[in-house]
Order: sequence, then structure tokens, then C-alpha cells
Amino acid sequence: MSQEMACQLWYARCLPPPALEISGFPAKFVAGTEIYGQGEPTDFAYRVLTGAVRTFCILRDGRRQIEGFHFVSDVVGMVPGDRYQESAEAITDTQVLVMKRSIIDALIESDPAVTREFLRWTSRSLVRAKEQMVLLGRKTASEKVASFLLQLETDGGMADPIVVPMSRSDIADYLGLTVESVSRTINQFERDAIIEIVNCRRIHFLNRAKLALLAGK
Amino acid sequence: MSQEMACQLWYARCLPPPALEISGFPAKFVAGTEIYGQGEPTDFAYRVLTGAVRTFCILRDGRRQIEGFHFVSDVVGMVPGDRYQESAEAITDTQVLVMKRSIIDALIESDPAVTREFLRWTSRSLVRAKEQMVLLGRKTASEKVASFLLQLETDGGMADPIVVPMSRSDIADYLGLTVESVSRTINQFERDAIIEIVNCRRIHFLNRAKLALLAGK
DNA sequence: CGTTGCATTGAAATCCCTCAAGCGAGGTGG
DNA sequence: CCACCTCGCTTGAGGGATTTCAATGCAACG
Repeated sequence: MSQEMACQLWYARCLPPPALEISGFPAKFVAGTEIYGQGEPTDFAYRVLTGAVRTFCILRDGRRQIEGFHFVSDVVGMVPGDRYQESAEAITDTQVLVMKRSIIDALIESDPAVTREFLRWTSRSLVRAKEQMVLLGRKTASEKVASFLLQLETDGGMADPIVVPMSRSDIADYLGLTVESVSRTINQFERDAIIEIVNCRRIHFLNRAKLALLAGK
Repeated sequence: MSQEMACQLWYARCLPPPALEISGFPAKFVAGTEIYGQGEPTDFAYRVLTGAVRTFCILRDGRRQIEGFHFVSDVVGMVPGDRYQESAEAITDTQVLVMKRSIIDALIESDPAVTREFLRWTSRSLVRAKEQMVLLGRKTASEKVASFLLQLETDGGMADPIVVPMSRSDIADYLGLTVESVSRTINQFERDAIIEIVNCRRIHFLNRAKLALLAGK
């Protein structure tokens, strides 16, 4: 793999600093349960060991915007301020390493190498967030779903029939669409022979080039 | 002003580290001209001294997503990687302080206090970006425009009739709308006695509470 | 075998976009 | 100085992509 390619992947994943392999205690969250909630004190950060996590915001009337999906080795809850601005839930049964923020923060304060790692990580997360802003603001439903599928492949590091751990509803709230639109679009992709839906949680790419073209940019 | 309030503003503004008051040379950009372009090497960062700047991405077919507006004391071009992922243009005539990235990067490498400042700054920018994702993905046109107007007031630190330095087209591409929708919404706000349009670049708030309610969250 | 939750599909509605024209301020040249 | 042009903003009418509403299908589970 070329240097260039490695860099691309690094960008895509936004891998957290190795420093976050610091000591913590393991915990399990059953699918659908809350890991932390909007407004709670930011006492802990969580490294995903198995499973997958969603972070999201809820508007007064219940509309939900999923800000990101987080897979093995990702870290969630590492946000500034003393209250979480968003919530996090386990998508599937999930094991995490729970780390005290006070310890991490102390490490950031005391070890410049760690600080720099976090800065790199955060900067890349910011780049990612900006790409998502382009998707949300200016892409059509087809483009959104195509982008998402490709993103899922890179992020999950999936084998050929990629696994879709999240529900259609999660995908919708991540892409700024409705469940129905997501469903319709994915099934249209199958009719167009771009993908094959093995089952609703397992998708096989038939025409990656077409998908990439649709994803636009 | 309470500590709490000061913190809110700090969040809203995402002020860059004072370390970025490091030496550089001044430059002027006429309204509408490019400061840096997508794909160019990231040799410089720019601190806005006067005027306003927009950063944005362009899709193949010309669709544009404005990622942010940047006012006096903001810094643009401080992104990871060796190529800009986005472009930046002067909205009005703008004076900037041009700073060599190599110098800033060296400073980040050598001075832990500076590194921490940048980490805080980037983290807050990330929080801001996530809020924008909620806006783009889940808010209606009215909610988007209301949010924008309030945001403009906080960011610009404007007096009562707030100044709108950017065009309707810029606003549209920032909110994921069309020029027409922005225009219609703003004028509807005036008909509803929520704002008074002194002229298209100067708006007076008549009912801030209503506006905040509309902005949702 | 009924229940429950998620996914799919269809039909109708709606919000926002597209297209088109008019308007007004600012700049330019005759 | 004023006609004229240009560009950005506004306004209207119509259309379309996506949502909403509603119903059905389907797989997991007790």
C-alpha cells in the first residue's frame, strides 16, 4: 500500500491516539442502550473494543441527527467542556474500555506527545465533519446513500459483503433522510445492479465504480 | 458577564489560539478573490484582520457548500495534510495576516502550551461543525435561517442592526438552501414582525425570543 | 402462532427547488 | 447628469424530490 493510500485511510478512519490505550475498565452495553447522554458530565471517554456506537443530537420535537458511527478502536466522549453536547448509544452489543477523563486530561496536560496526537486526531475528525456537511447540505438522496456505503466499507474495514450494523432508521438520521427514502434508494441501487442486498444487514458491491461516481465530490 | 456566558461565547466564536498572533506579513484581498484553493499546498494560514472570509467545497457539477464564515481574529487555512481540502475567498475587502505554516507547525511541535491551545481550538471547531450538521440534516428552511441570524449576531459581535457581510447566495450555500428560499424566508420573517430588514445587508431584530424559538434545538 | 420491530412499498402531500421575470442599487460611459 | 448596464435580491408559478401517511411483508422471539 502506498504512502498516499495509507494517508487516505488514516484520514477516513480518524483513528484515535494510541495514548488512549491507557488503562481503563471494560464495560458492556446491550444493543440500543445509552452509553452517555446529552447534558451529563463528561467524566468518561470510551474506546470501542467490539460492536458499534452511534453519537447523536435530538431536537425538541424528537428529530434526530446522528453525528457519527464509531467502530472498533474508535473513541467517543472525548469532547471539550464539562457536559456532553450529544448522546451515545450502543448499536449492537458493544464492549468498551471506560477511561476517566481526568486521567486523559492530565495526560494531555503533562505529555506534549499525547497532546499532539490528540490535536492530529481532532483535526482529522474536523475534516471528516466538514465532508459530512457537504453531504448533508448539497448531495441528493442517491449521492448520500452511495457515499455512505463507500464510507462504511472504508470505516468498517469490511470484507466483500459489507456488514451494515445499523438500522435503516440510523442511516436515515445520519444522512438527513427518512427511513423510507433510504430503503427506496438502496433497493433502487439493487435494481440498477450496483449492489446486491444479501439481506438488509449485508450488502455486496457489484459496481464500485458506479457507486463512487454517484457519491460525487 | 458571567463565567457561563463568557464560556458560551468562547464556544460560539471558536477563537483561535493567541499563539497565532505570531509574526507574519499582512496582505489584502479584494472582495470575491481567492485566498487559497482546494488542492493547493498548505503553506500558509491566515488570520483575518479586517473583513470576512468564506471557506467552501465545490462538487464536480458546481454545487457549493460553504463550510464556514470567518470574521476578524478568526484563522483559516490551519488544516491537517499538505493540501487544502477546501477553498477560501474574501467576502468583502479583507486584510489578513499571512503566516507560514512551517513556523506554526514548528511552534506546535516545540511548545506544549501552544499545542494545547490548538487542541482546544480545534475541539471547539469540531463541536461547531457538529451543530452545523444538525442544522443541515434536520432543520427546516425557517429554522436554518433563524439559526443563522442568531449565529451571525454572536459571531460578528454585532450591534443592534446586525451587518450581513455575505450575499444571499453565500447564506444559501451555507445553509443547504437556494437563494430564493433564503430570500423568501428572511422576508417572511419581516412580515411576521420578527425582524426588520433595514436593507439587505443590515437586519434589525424585533423579536429575539421568537427567533430563538424558531432556531430550535 | 401471535407479537413485535424493522424493512419495504405505494399513494398523496409538501416543502423546497427550478425557472422566469421584475426590481432596485451601484457603476459606467456617453 | 442621465441613460444604460449589471448584478444581486425579490417575487411568482409550476414542478419535482423527498416526506408523510398508510399498509403490507418478513424475520426473530416468546
